[in-house]
Amino acid sequence: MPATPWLDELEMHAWRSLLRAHSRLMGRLDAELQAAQGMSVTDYGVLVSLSEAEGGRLRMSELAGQLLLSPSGLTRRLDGLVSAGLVERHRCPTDRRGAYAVLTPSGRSRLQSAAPDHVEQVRRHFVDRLSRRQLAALADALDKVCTGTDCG
Amino acid sequence: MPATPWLDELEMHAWRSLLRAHSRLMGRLDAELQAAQGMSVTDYGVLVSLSEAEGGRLRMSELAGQLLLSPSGLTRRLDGLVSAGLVERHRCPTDRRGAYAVLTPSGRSRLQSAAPDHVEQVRRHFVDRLSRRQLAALADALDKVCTGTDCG
DNA sequence: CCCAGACGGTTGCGCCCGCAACCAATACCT
DNA sequence: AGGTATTGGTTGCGGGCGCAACCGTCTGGG
Repeated sequence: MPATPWLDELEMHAWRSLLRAHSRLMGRLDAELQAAQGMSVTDYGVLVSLSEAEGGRLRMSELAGQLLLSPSGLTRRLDGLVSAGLVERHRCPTDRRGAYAVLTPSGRSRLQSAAPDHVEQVRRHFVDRLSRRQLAALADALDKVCTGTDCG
Repeated sequence: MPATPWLDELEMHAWRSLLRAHSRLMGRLDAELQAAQGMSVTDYGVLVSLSEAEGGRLRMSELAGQLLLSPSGLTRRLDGLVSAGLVERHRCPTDRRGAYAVLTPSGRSRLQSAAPDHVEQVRRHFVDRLSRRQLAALADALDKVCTGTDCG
């Protein structure tokens, strides 16, 4: 260990701001979406990923990857959505191990009713507080943080 | 609801990058600090906050605030650190409801042994991937996200 | 002085999530 | 073809965390 230098003021500030911003944002978004729509942000994310996919269906592993969720986490999450009738599981015909998560019509309409609320919340707490330039800088910096190890 | 416009490419990118970066960072830091020091990032945070405080001691509520943790979350977390001998609870003499979390000598040395690892990990995964200018821009943008509601 | 209300911290409970182990099915290798 | 390794997904388990309810203590109004 070649004596890694301590973090200076700026570095520490950036790091702590990231932690704090994430914590606040997620807390608020979760609470508000729960209040307005009775849905968690993660559940919302599942519906969004499916709705963006070809045919409203995605393999479990693919979906887990997009949602930054472990396989087991996704399994449980889908259980809830399935029992709520928003998503169905379909066995993959060409590989009988695999399963598709499929958005139901009910799930799609549920998403359409929740989306405006969520978008408004993201705008209010995040997007609208920053200039276009800042958004671009933020995205650029945060992407750099991910590249190089395994991100896609 | 005055028809909030959908997020465009840039806005969506920034938002998703934030979620992804945080997820990756926390995952890696937690795993690496656990492997190297057998300590969670949250526990590390407790020790840091205490070590930075006057006399190595802080009121529970103050500590919870700094760590972005609920009161109950902090209570449990402290239980672990207390039983590991790294922190002690002291009743506040002037207000017998209150309690101080106090860093023990053992806790301080534990922190000193863990700090280089943690700092190195934060450097490797975050700080060293960004220029000074990017760090400043990041901190500035993320702080704007927090101001206005209740942040300090 | 006493009681209602606020406050600091802890406990009961339930949710979410990741890891390791597991099962079924497929791919590879000879 | 046959046995082994690998893959896709699910389950057992445990940890972390927040919310609501609670307890002891302090405070303010009558």
